Amino acid sequence: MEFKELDPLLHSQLRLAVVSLLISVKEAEFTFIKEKTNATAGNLSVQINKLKEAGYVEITKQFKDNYPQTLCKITAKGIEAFEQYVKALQSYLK
Amino acid sequence: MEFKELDPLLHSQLRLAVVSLLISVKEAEFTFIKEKTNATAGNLSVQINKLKEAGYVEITKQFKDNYPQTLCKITAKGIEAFEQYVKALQSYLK
DNA sequence: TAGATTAGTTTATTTTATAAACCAAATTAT
DNA sequence: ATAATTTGGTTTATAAAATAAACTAATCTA
Repeated sequence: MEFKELDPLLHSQLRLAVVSLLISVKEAEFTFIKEKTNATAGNLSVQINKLKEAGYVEITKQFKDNYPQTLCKITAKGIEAFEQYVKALQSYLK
Repeated sequence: MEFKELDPLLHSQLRLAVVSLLISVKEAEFTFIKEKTNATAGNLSVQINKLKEAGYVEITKQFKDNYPQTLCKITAKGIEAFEQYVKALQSYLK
C-alpha cells in the first residue's frame, strides 16, 4: 500500500491539536485547551464531542469556584489512534 | 506558538498523497496518480485542479496514442509548501 | 439591578470531500 | 457498419465536515 489511510477523526487540525495536547498533559480544562489551540469555544465544543463519541477522550463536567468546568482526558484508545495516525502519516512524508 | 497552522490545501489526504507522489516522481500521468492513490477520477480531477489553482502543480494536457493524457508536475512553490507543511506537522507530533 | 464576564452549547452557514452523471473519442464485438 | 464498451477524463449534485454566529445560564461587578 503506497499511502495509508489517515483516520479522518484525527486528520483535522483542531482535533489533532487537542489529542496531541492531551497526550502530553493527560488531563486539561476546556478553557486551557481553547487557549493552547486558539480555537473558538463553539468549534472546540463540537470537536471535543466528536473525540468523545469516538472514545478517544473522556469528558468530565463539574463545577469549580461556582463555574462549570469541563475536563478532558485522553483514553487508551485515543493514544492508540494517535500512534496509528502518526505511523500512517509517515507514508506521505518520504 | 504551540501548534502551527497546517496549510489547508495540503491537509487533505488525497491532495497530500498527490503532492507527496509528485515530489518523488517529478511528473506523472493522471491515471498513474489515480492508481497510486486509489482515488476516483472525479475526486482526483477536482483536487488536482485545486493544486493547480494554488500553483502547487502544473498541468499539461496532450494526446498520447490517440487518447487524452493529463500530465502533472510539481512546482517549486509546491515543494516549498510541502516542506512547510511537514515542518508545521512536527508541532503536533511530539 | 443593569451590564459585562465566564463557560460553555446549539444552530446556521460555509467549505470540503465525494459520488454520480455526463462527455467525447477510441476500440472491440456482432 | 454499427452497437456496445472502454479510456480518460470533467461537471454537477449530494453528503459530510469545519467554522462562525447566536444563544443559554449562571456569576460577578459597578
